[in-house]
Amino acid sequence: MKSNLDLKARQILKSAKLYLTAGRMSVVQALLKADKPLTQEQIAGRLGKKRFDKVTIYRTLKTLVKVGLVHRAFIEDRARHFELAHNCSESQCHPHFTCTNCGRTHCLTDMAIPGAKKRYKGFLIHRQQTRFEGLCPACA
Amino acid sequence: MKSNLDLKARQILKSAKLYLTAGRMSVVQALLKADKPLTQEQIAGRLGKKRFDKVTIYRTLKTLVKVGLVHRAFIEDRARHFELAHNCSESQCHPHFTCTNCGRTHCLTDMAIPGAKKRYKGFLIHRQQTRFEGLCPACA
DNA sequence: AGAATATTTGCAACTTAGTTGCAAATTAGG
DNA sequence: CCTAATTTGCAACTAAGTTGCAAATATTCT
Ligand SMILES: [Zn+2]
Ligand SMILES: [Zn+2]
Ligand SMILES: [Zn+2]
Ligand SMILES: [Zn+2]
Repeated sequence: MKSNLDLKARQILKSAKLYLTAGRMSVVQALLKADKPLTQEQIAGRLGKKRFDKVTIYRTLKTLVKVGLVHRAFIEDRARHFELAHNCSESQCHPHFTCTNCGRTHCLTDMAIPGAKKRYKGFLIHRQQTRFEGLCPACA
Repeated sequence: MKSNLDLKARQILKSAKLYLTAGRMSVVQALLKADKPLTQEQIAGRLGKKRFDKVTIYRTLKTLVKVGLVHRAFIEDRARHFELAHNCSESQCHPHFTCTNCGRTHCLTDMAIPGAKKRYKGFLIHRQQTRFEGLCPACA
């Protein structure tokens, strides 16, 4: 019996014509379940009994970013954070909020940000990302 | 004969009541001259004959960030990038543009971005940063 | 289903970015 | 110029991410 999560992950990988492997399935499922951007280490920690080498996870993430299924979130932290792109519009990711007190980061998935112009002084703008700092509800 | 740059750097450090040291002067001057965010390594490479340990540069940057003179820019790159905060408003940095073709990053110092609300679902927003991806004038 | 081909995986070793502790050197202030 | 406070350089270290390569697995073709 395949779970809904399993089917979704399968579909996501197939949609990008990627080899369907156990490692990729697990990484995508971890990202599907997450409500915020995760690092390699966090993903590894959410794989249950399944274990994959960190190299595999890094390479999977790189592949998923390349085909546009995953976006990198910019967070005040040494490690890179990744999340599925399904909440993002073509030209803009949802914004992220990092609390300067507790350090936690939240996705403001339904906050509307006015998009910038597509052209600005010779620059051709394809994507836009916004980051907030301040106090989260728990710390305010 | 003290240069204008020297005076500016001196003034910046004094304004924050920081010890005026050769290392800090050099770092601030490098940032003053730069037209884009720099990494520790780039700063070190722009110090001329003067040499300071990378630890000193990292610590100087950390100090300058803490007192608000320097901001960290979020760039698709493994290393942290820093720039002087003098072009930023209280609540918002100028946006940065990274070219997906050549990889270079530019400051869009005079591009106006509409500021987000100060409050959103319990979040208290203090600062906002925007990042663009696309093609720079040279690559478009 | 089985063979041929293309792609991915794990391992070990490595690189790069950034941090820590501590003694010596430098700075500010009187 | 003396003293106390702060910063610096060094060496050693941690953490994040990358590389090459042989073995394993996935897809395609018959
Ligand atoms: Zn996104
Ligand atoms: Zn908080
Ligand atoms: Zn998010
Ligand atoms: Zn800038």
